[in-house]
Amino acid sequence: MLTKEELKEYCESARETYLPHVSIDCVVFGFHEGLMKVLLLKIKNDGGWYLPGGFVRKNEPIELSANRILKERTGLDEIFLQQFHVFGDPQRSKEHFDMYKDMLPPDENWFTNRFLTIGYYALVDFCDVTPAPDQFSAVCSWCDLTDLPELKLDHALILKTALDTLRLQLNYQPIGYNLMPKEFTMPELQKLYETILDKKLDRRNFQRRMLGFGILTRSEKPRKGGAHKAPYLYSFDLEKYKAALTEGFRGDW
Amino acid sequence: MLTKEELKEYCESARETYLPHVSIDCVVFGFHEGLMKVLLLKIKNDGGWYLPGGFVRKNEPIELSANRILKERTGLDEIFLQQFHVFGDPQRSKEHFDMYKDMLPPDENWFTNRFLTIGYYALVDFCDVTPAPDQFSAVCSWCDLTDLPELKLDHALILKTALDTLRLQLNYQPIGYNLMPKEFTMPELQKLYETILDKKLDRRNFQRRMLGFGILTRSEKPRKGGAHKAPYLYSFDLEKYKAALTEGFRGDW
DNA sequence: ATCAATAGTGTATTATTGACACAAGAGTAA
DNA sequence: TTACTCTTGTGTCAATAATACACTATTGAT
Repeated sequence: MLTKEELKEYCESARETYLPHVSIDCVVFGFHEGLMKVLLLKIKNDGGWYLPGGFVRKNEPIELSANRILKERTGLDEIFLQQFHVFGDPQRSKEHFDMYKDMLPPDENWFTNRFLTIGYYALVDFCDVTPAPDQFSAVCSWCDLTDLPELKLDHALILKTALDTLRLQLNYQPIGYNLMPKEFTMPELQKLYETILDKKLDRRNFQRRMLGFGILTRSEKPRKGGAHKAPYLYSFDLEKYKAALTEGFRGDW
Repeated sequence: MLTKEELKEYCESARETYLPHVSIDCVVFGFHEGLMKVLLLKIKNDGGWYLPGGFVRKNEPIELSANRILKERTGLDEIFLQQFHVFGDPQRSKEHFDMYKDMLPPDENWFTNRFLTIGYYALVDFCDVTPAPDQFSAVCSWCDLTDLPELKLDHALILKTALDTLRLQLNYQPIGYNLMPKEFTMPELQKLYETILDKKLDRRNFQRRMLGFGILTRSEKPRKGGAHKAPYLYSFDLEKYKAALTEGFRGDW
């Protein structure tokens, strides 16, 4: 929650800079140590958790807005970002509405406006990210998908919708390039799928199917150093991966 | 294209009624005599073709906006409507920009604003629709998907994106309830799929697969009257159809 | 009665999926 | 050094689903 001074200053600059009534919220998925992670912000003072979000500059393509917002939060450029839904319930920001309505008159008060929010989700390599709070946040950090704090506004809905979309996408598109390090083992990739889907998969069938997609390259050398049998390292064949992204796996019918 | 008086009047009421910077465009698919149809509007004077669209009232959920807009154009209520993408290029309305910019000063001129447009697509029973032009249109009519006029703004892109989405959806959801009359024959349904996909399908395999989905009920009586062997009539089992919509056909992985 | 057009139905072949078991490598502890 | 444990790599068989394909039945038109 902002102080009155912060609010006033922010509202003035926001009105000049951004399109009114439109926001962007990002669901940033990462994967680390076998757990699915989501990037969340904790706002100063009010203590609530939110998805990272922001606004669209008056003359900025919305894809760039989403990228800009995420770059500020993660340090990452050229993230895999996918628009998935617009949330347009007039009451969706009611909490903010009530929180700020007495601090500034309505026509100066950015936060008592109605906002449609465009949901984007991103898949990123956990290790590449340096979570950075924005000016209103005390904390920006990864949270386990299985152990989420309560989210403010409709952000729980946005997160759930993103996850559903991701799971659906698993059925007709390759996934993993953006979530895995450059090189990885088949069991590690399988773990990613199992985590997203929240279910166990058969090792052998997973490998057969995944290799069948023809988007993986097996490196000469297996991974060294770990205990147990050394697994092979794989990497995505970026050209074929992108082709698969465009065409999809199941050209059914 | 509007006259100056029309423009002025419209802009004043629009500013009071609607959220600025946000519009909705609808791609309404119908199916008739073996052809895929799309509902288009031809604007008075400028002669350009557009998708039916409109704006979001200041306190209206966007799903209702889309429904309202379509009801005005088609007479239909409770249409199957699906949000599929937001188009947010700042230059996407440049044609309108240029067309109207000299007629009113920018701060009064609704149409020189930037608009993000939310794309919805609808599937409707061709026969239920009574195309009705809006106040700016000379014509509202069905056009063959295979023989479209040139569309203004980015409406060709919006249409193509809708079609791609529809084709993708065919792979994991039932389709047809909203496009077919209550009762239909298997060859008619097949024709719908062939038209959407723009490819021939095998009669026997189509039927087996479609029946396998378990969402069709075969009526006792075959269709009478036509030449040739009388085909059976089918209808969708609405309950199972809706369940399939929610769960999807391929719970893969 | 024959023909032309369309609808209904089944089967054999092939490809894909799912279930399952054993062998190989690498560290660990005796 | 050897046996043990853990994990990875790989193959096969059975069930299921997808494909290709051909004949019979019904109806109106001649």
